[in-house]
Amino acid sequence: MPHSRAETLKFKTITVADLAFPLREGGYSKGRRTREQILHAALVILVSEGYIAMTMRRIAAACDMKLGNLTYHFPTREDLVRELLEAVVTAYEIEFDNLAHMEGVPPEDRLAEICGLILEDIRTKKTTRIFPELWALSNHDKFVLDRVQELYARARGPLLEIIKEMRPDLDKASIEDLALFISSSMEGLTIFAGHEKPFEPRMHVYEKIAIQSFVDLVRSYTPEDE
Amino acid sequence: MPHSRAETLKFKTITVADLAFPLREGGYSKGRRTREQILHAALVILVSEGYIAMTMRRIAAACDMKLGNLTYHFPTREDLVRELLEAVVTAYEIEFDNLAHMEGVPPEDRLAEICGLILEDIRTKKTTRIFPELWALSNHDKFVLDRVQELYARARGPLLEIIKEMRPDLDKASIEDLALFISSSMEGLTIFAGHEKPFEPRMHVYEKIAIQSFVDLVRSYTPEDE
Amino acid sequence: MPHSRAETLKFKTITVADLAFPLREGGYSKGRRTREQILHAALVILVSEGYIAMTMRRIAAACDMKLGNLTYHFPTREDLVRELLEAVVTAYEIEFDNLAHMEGVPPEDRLAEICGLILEDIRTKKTTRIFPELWALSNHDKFVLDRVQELYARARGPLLEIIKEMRPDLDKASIEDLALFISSSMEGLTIFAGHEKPFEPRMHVYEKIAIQSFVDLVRSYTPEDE
Amino acid sequence: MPHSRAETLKFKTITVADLAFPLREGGYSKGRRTREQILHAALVILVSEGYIAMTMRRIAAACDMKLGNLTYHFPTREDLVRELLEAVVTAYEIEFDNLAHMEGVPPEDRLAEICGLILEDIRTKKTTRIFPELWALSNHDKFVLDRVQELYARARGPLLEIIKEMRPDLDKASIEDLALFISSSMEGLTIFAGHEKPFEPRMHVYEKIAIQSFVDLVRSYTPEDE
DNA sequence: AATGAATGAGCGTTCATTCAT
DNA sequence: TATGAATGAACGCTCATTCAT
Repeated sequence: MPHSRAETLKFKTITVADLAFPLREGGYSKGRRTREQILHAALVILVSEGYIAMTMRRIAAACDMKLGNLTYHFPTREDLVRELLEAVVTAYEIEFDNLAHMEGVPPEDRLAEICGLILEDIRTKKTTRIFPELWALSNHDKFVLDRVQELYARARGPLLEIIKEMRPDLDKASIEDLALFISSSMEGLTIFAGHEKPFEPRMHVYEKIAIQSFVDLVRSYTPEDE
Repeated sequence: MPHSRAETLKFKTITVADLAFPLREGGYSKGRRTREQILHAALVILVSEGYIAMTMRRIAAACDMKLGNLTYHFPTREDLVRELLEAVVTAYEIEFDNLAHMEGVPPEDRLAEICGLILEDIRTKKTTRIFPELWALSNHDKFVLDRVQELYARARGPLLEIIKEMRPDLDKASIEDLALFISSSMEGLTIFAGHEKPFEPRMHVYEKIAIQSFVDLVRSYTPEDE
Repeated sequence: MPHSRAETLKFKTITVADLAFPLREGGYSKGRRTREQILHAALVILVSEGYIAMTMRRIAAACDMKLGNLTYHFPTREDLVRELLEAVVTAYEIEFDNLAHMEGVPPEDRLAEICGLILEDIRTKKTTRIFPELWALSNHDKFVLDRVQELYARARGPLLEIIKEMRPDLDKASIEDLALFISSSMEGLTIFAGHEKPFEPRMHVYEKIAIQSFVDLVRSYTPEDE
Repeated sequence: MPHSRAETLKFKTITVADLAFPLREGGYSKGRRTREQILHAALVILVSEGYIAMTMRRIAAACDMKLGNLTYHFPTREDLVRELLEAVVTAYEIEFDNLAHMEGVPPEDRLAEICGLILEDIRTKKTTRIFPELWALSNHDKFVLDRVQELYARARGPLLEIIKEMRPDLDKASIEDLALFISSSMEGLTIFAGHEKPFEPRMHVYEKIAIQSFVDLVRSYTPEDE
């Protein structure tokens, strides 16, 4: 029964404009709306101006709100950052979980489909801008590191299934090695062919290359004895 | 006569502890040594604590120097950052240019060798820490973007030659596509298998996977009509 | 008819855990209980952390109550502080009024008894902590100054009687001078031998010294012509 | 050789307008003058408006100086407060050490003289205002407590000598008990007869009472067996 | 009677920068 | 070259207070 966790998750969260919020009981109160507005404003600043520019004052100003009120909803900056990270990452998780539920389609095609969707996402402004910030942050913040790696683990889920289907002979470790390599290989394209990056116009070529390369790799991979 | 630019570069710079400085005429004055000391201290902070922590004050303190003196050598923070970036990037360029001057070795072996060296570098603390910062910065700073992409272009130099040797039938654009994909694919591993990253212990496996995958890719690639 | 004011006072207030509240007609409503809870929480913070730490937020938190509700009961901080001061001071007044109603006991013994009780009180945490705050506040707040001096005036009441009994020859001003000196002399011990002060262990000695000294003083005092 | 420590101290400090500063080698630099100006302004605010009002911004404003410059000289508020406390307390210590070097004067007269000087000081605005703040602070700040008690210990020095001279038969502990009682007895007058306190006009009477009382006490005191 | 939401002022602190010495 | 001194802007945060619900 795959994806059950994902579906559970979906039913427990609400996604609003690129952010996923835990769906608490009780009506859609004013406070909740304000919190979401704040997190959304923070996200917009993060994407458009970067993490350094994402100050409490700037977020408050973007919400047309006084600083004091912002700290009423998020007592410390860390609270806000953590909650934003959670909402951003959860939104990606939901997005990934929605991928590739294609029954009766050959695994190669599903692999191609999934890679296409991921590379499409990488080319969006939001993804191109946010992930490098997360990578940089995760170098000095264990919380961010863990949460981001958890996201990627989730994103590798569909890949694992496809690879297992293509190569039932492989042991679990090798399947995971392949999935990680494939996933990481695509992530690398963020820097070169992401939004407004110099090689963005050739992303369609890299997509072809990637898919061909990944299919061949999975088909032909023979792990060495360790 | 390949590498001539690199060799020119080498003769025009001096590399000191991970940084490359333009070798100006005139003696090794005290001022120059101080500047290098400052940039080195900045680099250490950048690596160990991140870009945000790399403030003028902290750099000055690390140099056991007063803030006023630091601003004498680097009037603005931007001067310092730009010069640091230049020195860091140039040092990487020199490093890359020193790669793969193996005459009489089959191109597949040279490709394997070069990938091995790059992935080894990715696993170093310095590279794992610096590049995500550069990627994040380059999203909001054209200067950084250009300089980093220039670095990568240089790093792709040896790949281009090898691919051309393996596939003389391919047009230039396709060769460049392949080189970029291969290079970017390895960069992606920074986040997963770089220094102190969760999959660092399996880097040797990804290295094998990468090399096998890249060789196959170059061997078999057929560009589509665009 | 001495003490009449005090006894009147006693019947008009209710003392709850170190605080005295005016006993208004009408039932013991919820609102009244809440106000007392608030003042008590404020007192606890005042004693344990000092006046500066006694913020509205902290008091509300100590009452497990929201800030909004606290300001419902005490619209401004000054209201709360004044009322707390009143309750604290009145409780002391009631305590003092209960002192020394010893009929048929020699005045010297009553003086000794009263000084013993006062110095015992000075050694309590509450008194050691509160009074220096009141003294500091009274330097810049006339209301506090007046209320505290009123308290001390009341506390001198029993002393005045005893001194008058011991020295019926003295004029009123001299009796008051002596009472004030004796009272103030004991107050000074707060700083040296109060709760957790360095000379607290020797308070019993100072008590002996004080009593001996005060008895001798009252016995022998001859006012100068002014 | 009594007072040697005091005299050493005097030669190592410089007293400027109620504050004593350690006399560092080197000229009277601008920075030193600025620091003294800051501490002096802080003292004035402390005296006139109280500890709570003594904020960094207000001090800076009183110096006609920008906040940033204040934090250049005193990086944290605690630095400033500690240094102010030190300067204030040291100035009092120097003042006390200058007391009562009367050779060939009967000890009773010296006791009277010393008490007169102390009570005179207590009536000054500065002393009346500062000490209650210190007492309140010392309830929650060990550093302040220790420093203030150290000051009082120094202030008791002359008393100890006089008492010893008057009562060579007493053991050291009893002498110290008497000195502490006498000192604390006078401190208590701060609240009643200090600057602008309601009984300030009668301070001269309390002085007479105090002296008579203290002389009698020292003359007649017989410690109990403990 | 109590809570939620928001404001405005102020807090101590950090920052890059300027400039006189 | 280097330090000392000062500025102005911004930072995250706390505070008492107000007011609608």
